[in-house]
Order: sequence, then structure tokens, then C-alpha cells
Amino acid sequence: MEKYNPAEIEVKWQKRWEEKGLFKALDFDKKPKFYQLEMFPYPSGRIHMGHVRNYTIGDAIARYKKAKGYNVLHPMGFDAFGLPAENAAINNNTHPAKWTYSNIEYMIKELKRLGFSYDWDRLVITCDPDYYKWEQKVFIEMLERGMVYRAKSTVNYCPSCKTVLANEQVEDGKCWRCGSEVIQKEMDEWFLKITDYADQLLDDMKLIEEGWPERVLVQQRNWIGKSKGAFVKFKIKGRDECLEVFTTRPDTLFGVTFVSIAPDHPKLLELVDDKYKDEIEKFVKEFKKGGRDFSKEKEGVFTGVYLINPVNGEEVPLYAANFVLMEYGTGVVMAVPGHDQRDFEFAKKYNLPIRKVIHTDGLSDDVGKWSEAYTEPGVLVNSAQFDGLDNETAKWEIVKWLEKKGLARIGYQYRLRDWNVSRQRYWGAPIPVVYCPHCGIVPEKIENLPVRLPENVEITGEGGSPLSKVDEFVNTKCPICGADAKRETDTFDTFVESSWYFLRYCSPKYDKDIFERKRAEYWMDVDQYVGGIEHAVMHLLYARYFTKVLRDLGYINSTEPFKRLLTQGMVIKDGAKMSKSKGNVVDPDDIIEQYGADTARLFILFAAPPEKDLEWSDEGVEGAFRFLNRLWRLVYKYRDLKSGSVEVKNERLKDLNYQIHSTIKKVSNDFEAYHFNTAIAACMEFVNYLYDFEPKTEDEKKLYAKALEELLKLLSPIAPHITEELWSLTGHESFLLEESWPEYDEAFTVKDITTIAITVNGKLRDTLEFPRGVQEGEVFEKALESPKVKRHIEGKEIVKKIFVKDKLLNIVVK
RNA sequence: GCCGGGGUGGCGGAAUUGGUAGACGCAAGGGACUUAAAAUCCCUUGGAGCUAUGCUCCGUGCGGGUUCGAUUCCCGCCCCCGGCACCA
Repeated sequence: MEKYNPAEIEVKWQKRWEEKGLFKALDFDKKPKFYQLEMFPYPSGRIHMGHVRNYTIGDAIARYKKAKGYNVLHPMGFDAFGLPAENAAINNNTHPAKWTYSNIEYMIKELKRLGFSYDWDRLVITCDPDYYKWEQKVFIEMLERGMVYRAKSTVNYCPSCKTVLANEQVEDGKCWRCGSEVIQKEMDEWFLKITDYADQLLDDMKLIEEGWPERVLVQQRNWIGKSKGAFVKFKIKGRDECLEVFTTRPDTLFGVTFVSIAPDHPKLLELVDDKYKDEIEKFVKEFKKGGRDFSKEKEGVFTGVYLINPVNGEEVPLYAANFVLMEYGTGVVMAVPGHDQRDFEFAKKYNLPIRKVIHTDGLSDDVGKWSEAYTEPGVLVNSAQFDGLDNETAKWEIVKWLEKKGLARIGYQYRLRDWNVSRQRYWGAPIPVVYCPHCGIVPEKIENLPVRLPENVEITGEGGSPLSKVDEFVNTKCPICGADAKRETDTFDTFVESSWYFLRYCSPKYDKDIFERKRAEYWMDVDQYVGGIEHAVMHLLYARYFTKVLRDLGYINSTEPFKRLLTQGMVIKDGAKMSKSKGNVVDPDDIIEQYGADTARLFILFAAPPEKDLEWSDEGVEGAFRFLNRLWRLVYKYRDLKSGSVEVKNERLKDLNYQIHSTIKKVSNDFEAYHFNTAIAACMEFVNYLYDFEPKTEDEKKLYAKALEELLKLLSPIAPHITEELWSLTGHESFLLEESWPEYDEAFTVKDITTIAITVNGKLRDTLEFPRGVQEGEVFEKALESPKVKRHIEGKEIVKKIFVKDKLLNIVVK
């Protein structure tokens, strides 16, 4: 008997599928379109198990949709700019481009060996000037529209990577990539005004909430962090000037006993009373040196300045305080120690008064006895005409009242900051801007794009941007006046490239613009996006934002790029995420070599539902391989049987037919919901059944052959190679890949005979078989005859009976 | 602290709208085939008890509740994982 030989058949079918061009997506095809997208990889050198999982899930979906009659777009590319290429350049003395492209070459081979159904004609590589050219163009258009600005700002800087990091790239005060301590540094940077889109990014969530995991939306909502509050003006005593605070608790305005200001507030030193100047300067210097240390005790210094509380005219002192953030609100905070824990701690430390303005049952009036601030809801006290109001109502009543006097207004604040896209690195897309001594900041002319990365660059990893040392690059002419000018030497954050690559796939070779509109309109939106949860905020938020920007620039109608999102879990081994440092990595290449791609795919889809973490198990892989061998032997044994139409006339045929149709139904439903693990389980049960069956009559053989055909179709998206080989072995001339998804007849998915559970007081006592549709009376009669049931009823009174048709009879006794 | 998501056999995991808990796989044990092993095939496998070849009780993190009936719904706890975290 011929043995299952994955190494041989997998390569064979991959070649044939490619020769036939079976994965080509047809622009404007009449069939309904389905855009299946997976997050493209960074070309680190090798595919890892997380990629295999991501792409296996996507491939199963793409192949299923193809069988369901869709015109499927399933592309792949590489997020090819980024730091590791530069590090490799430093360590191995290879050029980042060379390193990147050779990695890509190898990884494409790996992806092909896994049998993924990509349309390779649409390959997109982001470090290609024909790619990044277009984001340079969009950037210039954004600049012209005021959607981009340059600003000096204190930025997160990683001294090890020698680059600026976005807020999102700082985790726990450390660099997301290398883990070094992030420091604060002042630099000129380019910002995209994503905050202008904060409300849209929030509101448009309702367009996608059906298809996105709740937790991703929640994370994004928290990240944007919109809060409603009020801006309130506090007059500076002795000056004709105000300081404005932002508060979400205007209901506590009567409890304000001091005001805090950020140490890095630009007006601080100007305001300070001469008497306190030295002390403040010392404090500010200390603060700037230490940066923001969250674990540090709250500290502050009196400025000598007093402010007037607008609600009651009281004079309250102004303190510079180390916990006040300059980046949020106005950098000035009204302090209500009675009802804010931070202010409470500060007031205790510096002996400032604490006042109770919110009351609830059992809350002492003697604030001296309080051990912490009361921050829960309550009723206003000590608040003049607002006393007795519940605090939620009071918030807006007080603002309304102050608004009339021109001292307050309702306002919103966001946690989201503008997106800093400047990186002091070589291996990124150049920011297409020129600095002219006469004209200032000037965008490069569109017709001069792309601003290419120069190739002759020495990458040492020392001292700032490598581009600044390339004279031919830096020295240029002003696009406006022609004078000698200097190029921007920063490059884009690589999240810029990944914010629109899914649009480029629609017309990857189009050379007149970022994409060809009518093709993009045909394919967009992405019907199903699959990727890791680690991109819940950064990538997915940027991509949503960029799509809206492209819409507003008139490129496309799309508002939300990804209709549905599936976030797959991590691949775990021995309780930890697979990683080199933990030494628990399983190399996909080894698995393919030992068992083949189909086994890898089957195991990954079977071991856990897609969203959950997947525990790698060598025994589990063996099990998957065993199943494929079992499938092989089954089909091989019956390879000469021919299917044909059969009159389902006896019990055996009926039962086989029932198994066929109910399996198709189960697997189809599971595929719709992406429950591949249970779909596979159903196929396994079907295989077990078919092993037992052993067809004897001609009719049985025909129907059995039919069963095998359907089985192969059902498993085809998961294990495409073995099923294709068996399809051909059973005498089929066509490609299994081109067969359509099997149909089932609902009428055949139910049996004539049904098993009814007999319970007494809700406890199972017996199960009895009846013809489908049997009446309660008959079931009850038979149930009474059952000794298992009888012994629980005897001597008791039957109170009532609950009958669920074809399922259950519950007899309630007392 | 706040916001999410979870707790089901030895393990990964199944259980339509409340209706036979533990599908399928792994691991384990027993058997068949074999000179032997591998491979394969068959059987057993949630726990406890007993007057054992069948029956009883317990069992989906814990404690209550609703219901004829709860892994599923409600209330109150405990624990684990993830995200955010001086955001005023």
C-alpha cells in the first residue's frame, strides 16, 4: 500500500496550483468579492509559529470562502522598514536592504511551503521606493492641509535604540522593543494630528462593533480616553490675568483649597513671586532631571501666588506639584483634597486645609478624621445655593452658572496625543521635506518623489541619524526658490507604512497614484482581518485613522478599513510565549520537514479556538499526523469506489446519509463562526464512523464514495495538500481546490429515531428511543415501564410532567 | 485602583435560544496482531461508594437565588490572565 508522503505531495500540489494561477484575485469579477487579510510580517529572517498560526487561520478562511463561490483577494507582503535591519547592519556589516531582501526571499519560500493561498502577484514590500513614495505624497498633502505640524516637544527617547518613541511604544517606562529605560528629551518632531480624529475614531466604532472583539474596542476607547468636564478660569491675584484649569469634577469647586501647576508649565517661572523664585527653580530643575517618577511621593513648592476661586471669591495658594502633567488638560489643576486622593495626600503633607463638599450617609463631617479622600457620589454640602443637589446634577448646574459670568465652559479632554512620526533612523521612509534658509519648511515637489533613501550609508549606530552624515542626501535645492537647502534627515515611524498597505494590495503595481481608485473601491473594505492582539491599539488605531485621512483627501470612500477583526491568541510552550530568550521555540521548518505543512496546519487549528492562546504539544502534533494517516488509509482503501445517485431506502443507507449531511451541516456552521477546532472534531467523528461502516452493497459503495468526496472537501481548507492528492487518487480529474463547498439537505440531518431523556425531578434516569415526533403520552407510558425510572417514582405522587418534543420528559414527583 | 476576558476530567478543549456535562484529541491502562518492537486495530478511562457485570451519591472556582430542570440566567464573594495607570 502506498504510504502518505507529505514531503512529496505538498510540493507537487503547490507547484500545480501556482502553474494554474488558482490564487489570482480577479479585479472586477462578477462573483461577490471577499477580501481576506492577515497582518503582514516584519522580515526578521524566519517565519515563527505565531505567523504560522495567523496565516493558517487566514488561509482556512480564504480557501473556505473561495469554495463558497467568492472572488477572494488574499494577499501577502512585508513590513520591511525597521530597526532590526539596522542592528543587523551594525553587527554583521551587511546593508539593511540586502539583509531585508534576503530575509524576504527566505520567508516567501517558507510561506509557500506552508501552502498558503496567496496571490503572489500582489506582493507588497514597504521599503520599495515605489511603495513609500505614496506615503510621502500623502504626507505632503496632509502638510498642505494643516493635518501635520512640526513642533519642539519633550519626547520619549530610547538611548539604546537612539530614537524617539511614540507613547504607544513606551511600555512601563521602557522601550517596547529593547526594554531600555526611556528618557525625556526635547527635539523637533513631525506630528500627525490624529487628535483631530479622536471623536470620529470613537464614534465610528459603532460601524464595526459587530465584527470586532469587544476588548479591542475597549482598549482603543480607553486609549483615546475622552472625558467630559469643564474649563474653569481662576483669576490670578494682583494681575489682570487668569489661569484655566480642566476638571471633570466641577461639582467640587467649593472644595478647592489650593491649585497645582505642572513644574514644566511655560508660565510658571514668569508667575512666581521673587521671594520663592530660588526654591521653585531648584524644584523645577530636580523635576526635569528625574523625569516623571510615578512611584515617587507627591511633592510641591508654594509659588507665592494666589488665585481667586470663581465660585466663592476665596484666595487659594498656587503650588508647583510634581504629579501634575503638562501634556493633559491645561497643566493646571484645581485641588480638592476632600474628594481627590492625590490632592488629599498633597494637602496632608503640606498641611493644607481639607474641606468636605460632598456628603453621603455615614461620612463624618470632621475631615481631620478622614484617612483618605471621599471620591464616591453624594449630595453637595458647603456649596452655597447648590447644597442638597446630587453631585452629578450639580456638576453641570455649577458650570452653567459660571458660564453666564464668562468663567467656565463645558469641554472635553482626550488622553490620545498627536502621533509623532519622526524617527532618527536610516532604515525608514524619508520625510519629504526641505529646510530652506529663505522659504523655511518646504515640502518636496510631488513630481520629485520619491525622496529615495541613499544607498551609500555607513551605519554605525552612533550619534544620531545616519542620513545626516550623507552629504549628497542632505544638500539639496529649495523646491521653491532653488537656493541651497537641507533635507529633513528623519524617517517615518514604520507604523506609517502599515497604515495603508491593505489599500496598496488592491492595485499593487499602479504607478500613477497611491492606488487605483476603482480597484480599491471594488475590493475595500477588508472583509476579514486576522492578526495578533498586540496590535489592538497602535497599528489598528493608526490604520483606522489613515483610512479616514485618505477619505478626506479624496482618495477613497472607505471610512473603516476592517469590517471584521479576528485577534488570534499567542502560541505558548511550557506555559510561556515562545521566544528565543526562553528557549522554548519550535521552528516551523522542522515541523514541516518532519510531518508536512498539513499536519502543522491541522494541529494549529485543532488545538484551540483561534482567539485563545494555544499550548504547543508535540504529542498533539503526533495526533494530528496520525489523523491524516488515518484519513489517507481510509480513502486509499476505497479509492476505486465511484459515487453515484442512490435511493436511500434502508436503515444502513439512511444512517450513512444522515452522517454525511449532518457532518456537512456541522462543519459548515463551524466554518462560518471560525470554530475550526470543532469542525475538525466533526470530521474526525465522521472518519471514525466511516472506518466502522464497511460498504457492502453497490448502493452502499456509491454512497460511501460520496461520503469520502464530501469529507475531502470539508477538510480541504485545513489540509489542502493531502485532500487534493486523495481527490486525484480517487480518480478525479479536476482540482479539489476548484470544487465548491458541499451542500446539505436539512431533511437528512435529522434521524427518524430520536433518543429521549427521561428525568425525574430533573435527574437523568433513563434514555429511551422513539420515532421522531412521538407524543408525550406514549413516552410517559414507556417511561413508567422502565425499571430505572420506576424505582424513583414508586410510592410518590406525580405532580407534573414537562415534555420537550423529541428531547426530554421530566417527571416531577413529591 | 480602573476597564476587559476567563475559571469545566491528568491535559488541550466540547456542550443551539436553560433540557442526557465531559464531543474530539492527547496522555494513561488493558487486549489483538508480531519471534520482538514500531505502526495499526479493539476496549476502559470525572470522583466516591456499595449488598459490583449494575445501581446510588457527588461533580462545571465558592456561597446563595430563580426554575420542573442551571456549565448556561440573577445576586454576593474568591482566584487567574490581559490592558491602562498621578489623565485632574
